[in-house]
Amino acid sequence: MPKRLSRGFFKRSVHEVAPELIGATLLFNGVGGRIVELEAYHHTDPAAHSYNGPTRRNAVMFGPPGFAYVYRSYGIHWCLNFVCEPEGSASAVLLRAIEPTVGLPAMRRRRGVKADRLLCSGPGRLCQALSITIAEYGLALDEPPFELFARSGDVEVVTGPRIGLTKAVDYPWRYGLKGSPFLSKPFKTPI
DNA sequence: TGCCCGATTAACT
DNA sequence: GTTAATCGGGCAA
Repeated sequence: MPKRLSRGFFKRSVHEVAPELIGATLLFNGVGGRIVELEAYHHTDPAAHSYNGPTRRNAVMFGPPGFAYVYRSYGIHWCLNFVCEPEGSASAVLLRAIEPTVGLPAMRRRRGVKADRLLCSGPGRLCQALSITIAEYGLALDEPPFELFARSGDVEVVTGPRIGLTKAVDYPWRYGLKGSPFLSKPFKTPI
């Protein structure tokens, strides 16, 4: 039986939490799968929403770790983050892709795509597949409707530059499961 | 108040 | 390869 993750799991640096979450299982209302891609954001990071201090949108990032930060991206999509570190440090990991394993019919219906590879391969797609919106803003990650389970076996984690940024583009703060076909984009392979 | 731009996606040429 | 969809934050005036 996999170990359930409590909110204390997030009371550490994003760079400790992110690699440990690769291969973990996320369920929302019993639908979801295995986390294969994440990005880290930190309050000293010019690309982070928390960089310029608290606003109504990012307020939960300045609170205790282990809660959901949801925001609207490009006016269209929802994106889900897990708040990390001791309270007030305003850092979080962005869920970028999961491998869908539980509740595939519901995810296919919500996404309306033919290929299962496209169900959750991207931050906006993932939220559409799990039906996560601003209504989930600030919810605890260790209480229903969220469920988080630690990974069972060993995994190979790869890192690289984050996607879609114009600031701090060279920070290698993107974490992924090596070789997963469910990544939003492939990681650059070493020469 | 007005304007620009973004942690994106899908549908184009 | 390019572009439209669409809205909240940040900053200038």
